[in-house]
Amino acid sequence: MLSNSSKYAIKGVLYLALNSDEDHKILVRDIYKVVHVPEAYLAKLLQELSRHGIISSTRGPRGGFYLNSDDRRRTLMDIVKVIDGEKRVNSCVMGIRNCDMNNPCVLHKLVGSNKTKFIRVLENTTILDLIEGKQDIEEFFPN
Amino acid sequence: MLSNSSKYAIKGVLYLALNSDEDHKILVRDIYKVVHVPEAYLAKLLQELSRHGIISSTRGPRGGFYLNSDDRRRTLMDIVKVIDGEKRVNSCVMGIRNCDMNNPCVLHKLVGSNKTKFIRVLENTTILDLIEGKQDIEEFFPN
DNA sequence: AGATTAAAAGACTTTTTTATCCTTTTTATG
DNA sequence: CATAAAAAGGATAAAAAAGTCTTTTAATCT
Repeated sequence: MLSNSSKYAIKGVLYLALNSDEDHKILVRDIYKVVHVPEAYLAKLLQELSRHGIISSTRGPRGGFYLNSDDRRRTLMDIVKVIDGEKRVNSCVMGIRNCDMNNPCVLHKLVGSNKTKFIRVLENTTILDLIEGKQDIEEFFPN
Repeated sequence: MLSNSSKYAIKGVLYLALNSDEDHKILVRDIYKVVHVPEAYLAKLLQELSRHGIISSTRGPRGGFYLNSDDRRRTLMDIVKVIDGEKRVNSCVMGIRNCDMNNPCVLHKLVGSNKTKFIRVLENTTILDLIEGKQDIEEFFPN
């Protein structure tokens, strides 16, 4: 449903939401330990997000990754779509072709409504929503 | 959340539920096309389930896979646990160690209740529940 | 301008998942 | 008892996902 990569990416973005802005950019080197994601891999994921305009970055000295105010209004689904692709998220619980709400398989009826709700959460929750009232990264990533 | 293998296995078991009993056993050869799963792979999965006592099988002429009445009372979770292992299903949405209902990360609060419901469906739905009132495999696996 | 710093890009490796093939064992039945 | 049918098991291959490394490009600061 959600790949590890997507989870990693979300963690990274949440870190940026809590710690960065236009004139306080963040190096991958300073994130990866906190969110428990391999450095080079996290770099790749953030680059991918940046390339798709979900987060921001600049190169060179004093550069790094950061979120501007538009970035903060991105939803979790925006991230997931870039990392996992649209197909994966929308695919039938049972992986059945041509199975959707109109032509549902039996499992779909059982599990489908949960999945739909899950997707709706991803679509309706922005980064900003998530960090509201939080200032400690530990609240997101205990242990 | 659910591997392809688990989905395959569930499909196979549903086919058995609709078409087999103690004295009408089924060959993998006769299932795989209907449920759109590679023959040898489906065989492997059903063998695994049989080995764990989730479904039944006998070798030799007139042998094959089948469900007895106990098998029919198995839940979807029984299948998933054998194929994916317990860990995968119960792992935190965010893959965070030591994150659970008692010590939840922020994503957990958002998405966690959906996931919990999903797990509860898997745990509470038996094969028998699923096929109730159905007699056509196409209703499960359209297309 | 030159050196340095940091992301961007891409090639490469490893691991996991999915899938296939071939041999062995079991069992029903003629 | 021989034979054929079927699952069981083991070994291997292919594909996808996860992870690493190296080079290139861009920004900044002497």
